[in-house]
Amino acid sequence: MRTSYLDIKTEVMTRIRQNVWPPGTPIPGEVALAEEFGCARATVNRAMRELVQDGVLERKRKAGTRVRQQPSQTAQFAIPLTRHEVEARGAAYRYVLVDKAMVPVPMWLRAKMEIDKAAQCLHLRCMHFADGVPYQFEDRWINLSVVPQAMDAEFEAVGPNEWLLQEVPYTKGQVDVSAIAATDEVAALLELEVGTPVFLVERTTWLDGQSVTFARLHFPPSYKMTTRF
Amino acid sequence: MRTSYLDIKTEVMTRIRQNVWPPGTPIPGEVALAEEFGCARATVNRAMRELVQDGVLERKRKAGTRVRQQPSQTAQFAIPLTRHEVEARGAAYRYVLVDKAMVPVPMWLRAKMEIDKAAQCLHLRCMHFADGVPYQFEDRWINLSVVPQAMDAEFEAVGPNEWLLQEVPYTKGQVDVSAIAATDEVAALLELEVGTPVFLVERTTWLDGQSVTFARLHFPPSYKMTTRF
DNA sequence: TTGCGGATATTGTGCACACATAATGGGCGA
DNA sequence: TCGCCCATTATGTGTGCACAATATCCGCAA
Repeated sequence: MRTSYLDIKTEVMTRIRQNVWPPGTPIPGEVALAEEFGCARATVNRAMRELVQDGVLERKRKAGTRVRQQPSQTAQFAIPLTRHEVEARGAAYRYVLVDKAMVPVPMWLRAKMEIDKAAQCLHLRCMHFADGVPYQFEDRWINLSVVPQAMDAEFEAVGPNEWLLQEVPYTKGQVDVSAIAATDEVAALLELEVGTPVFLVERTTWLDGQSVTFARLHFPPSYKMTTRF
Repeated sequence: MRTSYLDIKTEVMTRIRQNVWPPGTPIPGEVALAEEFGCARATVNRAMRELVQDGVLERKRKAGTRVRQQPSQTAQFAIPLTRHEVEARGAAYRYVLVDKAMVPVPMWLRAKMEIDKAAQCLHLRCMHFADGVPYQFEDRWINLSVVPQAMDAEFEAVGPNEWLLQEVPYTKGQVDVSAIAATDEVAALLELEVGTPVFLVERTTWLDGQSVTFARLHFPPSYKMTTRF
């Protein structure tokens, strides 16, 4: 069989792991590797490109390729639609709109979403249940100047998360996860004691420099966000 | 200029976003697209491969290429070395080994690490400080049958996380993040009230089917794990 | 010594071609 | 009618080539 880009990837990984090429080492150029492995440069190139993507190597034109100093420890978490997440557990999903209001944008949100005073936001509070047990409390603001059609949406049957995914594209965003103590409101909705730890996911999404929506997703302490690598 | 694979990626993304190709749609084959864009099939292929990697498309041999039903929402979080994380904030980093003991493996850990009763583990408890303020409490077990050299390590100056990264490769792992209430021990070490929310990162790493280490990283509630996408 | 600029090495990308691989769907036989 | 087999067709991958882009390095001049 001819040499595959996969063979090259594994061989390079092996050399790195066995400290033949310690972190920071410049590794041979594509031409040299192609010769060593007896394959075309394009094949080496593909292996190298993927290893960069995997966070193992760094490349610069002319400067060459090096082993990254600290193998970038990253974990890619899936952020599924709440409904799918619940249904995947074999639980019955229920969605309830708790509150919907058009409100002036509060101060702290203006900073987060980088919008001005005049902008109007739709403020939604929703609950997601799994087999009748509170699963997630969603506290969401939608920027009406970017998504005017949200004004006409009911959000009675379909949650804003699902609705937005279908309706509005986004170009970039930010996700923060943290642990907070349940406030009165959160505790009541999630049926917890006030002060109980709550897992909080905060997400802001943008479309071409304008913020589309900001959401706070609160989960009871049984919740775990998991990923394998 | 000739058509770049990037041009193709953006054009495909545009068509998907403008609902020319709604989710689930089979999109034209590589040959057809190459003809449309006036470029080689290899160029289309690269664009397609990257779009699969981006979670936008699904491909199967013979079956063709389709737009994914729900654009897989994922967020890639960096899990840096604690020391770097602290130093990146411009804070002074301090590490303290609280406790080190060779212990028989507790029941619950045997399940998590999938090791048997006979195996010995090194149990470490460590604190990481940022400018003298508790930043992270690290509760770690190291499988001595996989990493026997850990027995001789001091862990007085260098934390186990940093030590392991340099010493032992791993092939796969799992990360769970959640919110829990501070136990007596955790509260004392992080200088919090008992019951305060704590952000918990649990990580297990494996080397060729054997568990290397299991760690519980506890952060005070001010901590946020952040990522942009 | 310092600063500038161009030669040069290295990666980045595109193309045309060939063959491999897999799964679908239709034809054919029992 | 049902089930098996294989042709067809789409993607997967490798090769050899060409040219582009860019950072580095070295030499030369001020």
